[in-house]
Amino acid sequence: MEIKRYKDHAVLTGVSDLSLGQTFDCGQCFRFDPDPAEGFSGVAQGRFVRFEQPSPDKVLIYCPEGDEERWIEFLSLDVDYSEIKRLIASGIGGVMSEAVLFGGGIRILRQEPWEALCSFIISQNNNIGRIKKIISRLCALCGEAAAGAEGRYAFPSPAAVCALGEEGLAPLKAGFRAGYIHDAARRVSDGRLDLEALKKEETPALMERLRTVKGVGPKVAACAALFGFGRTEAFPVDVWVRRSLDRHFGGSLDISALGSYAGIAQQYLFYYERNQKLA
DNA sequence: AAACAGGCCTAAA
DNA sequence: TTTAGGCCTGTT
Repeated sequence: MEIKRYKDHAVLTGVSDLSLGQTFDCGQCFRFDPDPAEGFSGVAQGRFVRFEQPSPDKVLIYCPEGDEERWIEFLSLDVDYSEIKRLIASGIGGVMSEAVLFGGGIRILRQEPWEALCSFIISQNNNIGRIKKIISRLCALCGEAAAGAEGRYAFPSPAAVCALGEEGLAPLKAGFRAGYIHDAARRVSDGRLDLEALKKEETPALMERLRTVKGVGPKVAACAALFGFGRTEAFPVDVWVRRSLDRHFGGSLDISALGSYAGIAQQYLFYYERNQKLA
C-alpha cells in the first residue's frame, strides 16, 4: 500500500480487502454515514473525517496533514486481511466460505473503548436507525465540537455523560437504557472501571470487568471487546449470528479453529445472514 | 394493533 | 442454574 499526501487529502493505493460500504454498514459503527459529497463521513477520536473509495484498491482520506496514519489504523488497513480470510474460510468451510466472499470488504474498525462500550449498551433490543439517532443526540447534548467540521460533535467523555445524571439523559429517548448509560459513565469516570488499565487484561478478564456495568451482558461485553479493544478473538452472539449458527452450523461453532480471528469471522457471518437476501 | 427490534434484568422455580 | 416476562421507543 502506498500513501500520497495532497493539500486536503491523502490517497492510498494498493488497498485490498476493503469496502467502505460494507465496513460502515455492518453494524459495528454508528457514527458514519454516506456523505452528501461522496463516500462516508463521520466523527471518530473527536475529529471529522471523510473517506472515498473511487475504486476497490484506492482510498481517499480527507483529513489534516499528518492524520493519515491515524485513519489507516482506524480502518485496520495495517492488517493483512487476505491471510485472515483464507484462514477463516479454510478453517470452517461451507457457509463460512460463502460469508467471507460475500462480506470480504469488511474491516473491523479500531474504535475507542468508551465509545464502543456506551454504543453497544445503547444497541441492546434496538435497531440500527434508532441507535444512531440516540448516539447522535448524546453527542450533540454533551460532546465537544469535533475538529474539522461545523455542527459535528465528538463522542462525549464519561465525565460529561455522568454529569448530566440519569434524568439529564431523557432527551436521548433511550428508554430503559438511560440508567445503563449513566451507570457506565459513572463507573468509568469515577475510576471503578479503568478502561485504560483494562487494555492490558486478557480478553476473558476484560469482558468480565465490563460486565460489572449494569446492562452489560455477554453480547455487549463481547462487542465492546471486539470493536473497542481490538480483541478479534471475541465472538459476540446476537440474534443474527444465533440464526446463522442454528441454520448452518447445528447451533454452535467450534471457534477454536478460528484462533484469534473468531470475531472477524463473526462479522462475516453476521453480515451474510443479515444481507444475503438483498443481494 | 401487535409484534418486533443486533439483550439484559429481575423474579421465580 | 435455568427460564419467563418486562422494558423505552419507533416502525411496520
